[in-house]
Amino acid sequence: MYSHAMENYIEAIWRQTLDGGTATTSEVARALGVTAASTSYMFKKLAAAGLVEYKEYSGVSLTAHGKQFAISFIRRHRIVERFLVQTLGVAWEDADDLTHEMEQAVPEEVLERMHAQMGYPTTCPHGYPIPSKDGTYPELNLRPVVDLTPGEGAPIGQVSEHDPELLRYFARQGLQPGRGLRMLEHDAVGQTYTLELEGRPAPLVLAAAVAAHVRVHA
Amino acid sequence: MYSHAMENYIEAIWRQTLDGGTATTSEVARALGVTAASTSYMFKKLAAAGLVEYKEYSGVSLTAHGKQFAISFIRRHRIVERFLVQTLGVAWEDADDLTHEMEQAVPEEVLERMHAQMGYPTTCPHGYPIPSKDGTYPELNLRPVVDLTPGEGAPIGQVSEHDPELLRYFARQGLQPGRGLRMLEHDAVGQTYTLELEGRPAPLVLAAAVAAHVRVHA
DNA sequence: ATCTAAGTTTAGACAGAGCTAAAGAGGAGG
DNA sequence: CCTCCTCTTTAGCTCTGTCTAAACTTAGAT
Repeated sequence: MYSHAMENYIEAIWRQTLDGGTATTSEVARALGVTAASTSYMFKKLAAAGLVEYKEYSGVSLTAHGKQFAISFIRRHRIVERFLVQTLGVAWEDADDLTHEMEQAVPEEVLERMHAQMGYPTTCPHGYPIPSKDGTYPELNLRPVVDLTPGEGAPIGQVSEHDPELLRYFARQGLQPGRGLRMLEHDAVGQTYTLELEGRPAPLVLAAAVAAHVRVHA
Repeated sequence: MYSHAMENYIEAIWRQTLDGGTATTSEVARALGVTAASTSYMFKKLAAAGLVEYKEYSGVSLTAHGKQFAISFIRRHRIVERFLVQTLGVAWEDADDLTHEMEQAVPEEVLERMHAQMGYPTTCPHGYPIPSKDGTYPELNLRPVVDLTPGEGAPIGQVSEHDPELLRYFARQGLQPGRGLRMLEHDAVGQTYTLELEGRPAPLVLAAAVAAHVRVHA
């Protein structure tokens, strides 16, 4: 029905329009490592297939149909990713890339068995929700860690998943979903947050730009 | 380096030349569900890549190089197949097809982790050997079940893997690698073998044509 | 020894997805 | 209001892997 190439574009568009806007040709091209010309060509194909709304020179947004399609392989991605980490012991920070290599090929039956084998987890290893089979995308009740007031604590809910460098750093610090966290202080001038992290002897000082990639349960 | 299409052709050729001959255009075409013309075109490409010896109108055989290449994804196939059955509980008779759908995409690292997670098994679920990483294809010491003399017993070693119908039948009868087997009698005229099968109350009567797909440990 | 049928190869076309180069839109700064 | 730079699109090409139709081999049957 739809080609692998189309899947990749839809996934990239989905990622880029999470916060509601449109995805531009050049952004998507960069994300996929192709030229803007190729992306423009594909935008037309996707529009013809009814997966995106396309207005020349101003980018694309997913139609309801396109969103369903995207969610179906976000689900696939996150189940496989979790399986690689949880069952096969793949390193947290490498999981996204490895998953991306193999995900399109995993048959539905195998996917469901992976999910079942893990006891139907509801999030990927980085804390992002696994959509349900019927296409529902569960909204998690999370808030930025930087919103914690000093003294306030909460378990880590989610960390940004696409930068292996950053993930490696988080892993080294023990900053992973599920761990308890407490805000100690916020240095507005120095742009750092000092946090108490479960299982870690000394407090953790996080640059504001890095802390922005961490969310805690509300 | 080599495309997925080329992999598929090499795999089909490998299967068809196990017993030493050459693979013909039409056999390979049928196995892959493409036309003879496409296969002929691909034979030339494979020959140019040094993977096969190609003589027009008389088929192809794998070069040493081609054999190495084939073995590398026979390994891949069998590890994934075993993983699907053993760890994910996929039905024995469906494993070959499902594996074929996803195998090309499984990254080396994931493959090795699957293998490790199962404790480095040496055969696929149908009893075929898993080649080692260095490209060695272990020859198992097996013989056709039909060579057993009456009264003689041996554990099942391997059953033909490519016919889901037949596999379903074997599974229903409990005829799977590892099970103990004893030859009771051979009816040459009726073309049947009567076997005692471990875990099965009554003896099993197997048509000669079917028994030909079963091998036991020597 | 020849004919014919089956199997094989060639020729030519097409679809998918990418590229480069060139042309066209749009917006920021003069 | 115009200009220029950046971004986007179009045009035209390439490479894979497939197809159909036609031509050619090979070998078995007469």
